[in-house]
Amino acid sequence: MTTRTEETGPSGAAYNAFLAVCPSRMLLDRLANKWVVLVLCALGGDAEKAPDVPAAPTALRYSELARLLSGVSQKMLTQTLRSLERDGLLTRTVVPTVPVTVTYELTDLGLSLLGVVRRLREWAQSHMDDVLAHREKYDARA
Amino acid sequence: MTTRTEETGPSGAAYNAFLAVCPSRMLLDRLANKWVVLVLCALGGDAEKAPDVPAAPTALRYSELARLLSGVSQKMLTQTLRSLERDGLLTRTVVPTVPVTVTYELTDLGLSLLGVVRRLREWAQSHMDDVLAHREKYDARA
DNA sequence: AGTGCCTACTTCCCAAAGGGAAGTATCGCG
DNA sequence: CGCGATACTTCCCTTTGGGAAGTAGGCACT
Repeated sequence: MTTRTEETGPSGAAYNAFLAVCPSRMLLDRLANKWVVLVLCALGGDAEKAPDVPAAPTALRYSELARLLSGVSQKMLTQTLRSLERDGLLTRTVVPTVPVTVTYELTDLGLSLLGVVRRLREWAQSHMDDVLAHREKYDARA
Repeated sequence: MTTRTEETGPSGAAYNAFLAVCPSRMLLDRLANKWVVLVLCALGGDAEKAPDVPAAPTALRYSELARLLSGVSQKMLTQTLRSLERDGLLTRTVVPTVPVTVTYELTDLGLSLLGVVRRLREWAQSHMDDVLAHREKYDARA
């Protein structure tokens, strides 16, 4: 039974990520990504903060992002930032300083997604011990 | 297997997914994945439901999952289910029916993650139009 | 004038992951 | 004894991701 009353048109809420052909499936594939989550969290101010200080969104330079997201290659960082800019989740601003600097900042759309991905990262961190315990049991049994 | 060090602190919030070496980084990489999100949502009852019916978690068979997640290969489905089982997010139950059937069901841990990834899928679907609009503007400019 | 340095990319190359299709194992039935 | 059904598993090839090196462009120093 097909639950869509209308095709995946631009105005309806008929998008369904379970369908391979739906645009939201491709969007989900983009967003459900390690670097996307970390870039958004970094621009959300989640990195390098004191435990008691609530995270506040902040603009960051390319080099700052590269430093915060340890292990990211320049290629992937650029690629991730470009796709997020294209999708309207962040803005890219070139500042004509001495050596040119570029800053990235979340848009309102990006901020609304931040609320979601932030929880994903927090979940991973707060449930890490549970997961590790399960893995040990699983690996011991097998 | 032996990596439960005190440096990351099993009880504290010392895990930090921004660090490449932190276990939670690897966990985030696993969870921030198209198929993980869709499997969890499917087992959460989000697929093929009428719009007014609230989603309720449900056990699903392998073949049911394969049908709901259109486009998934058997290989990736099996791989995703195995890793989620290993991490304690779902249970795998072999039912010795005529041809053997296997059912998958979310654990409490999986249910707590469902609350997060469900919002990710919902975000992708509900903001699809915004994203598409931004893409058109971006592509027209470039 | 030229050399070097800084930031922010871009390109090249290779290894790893993902996808498609076909093969395997097990069981009961006719 | 072969058939069909379910749930994988394996093989092979394409795509993606990562590491390292190269590019652009402007200023500063000698």
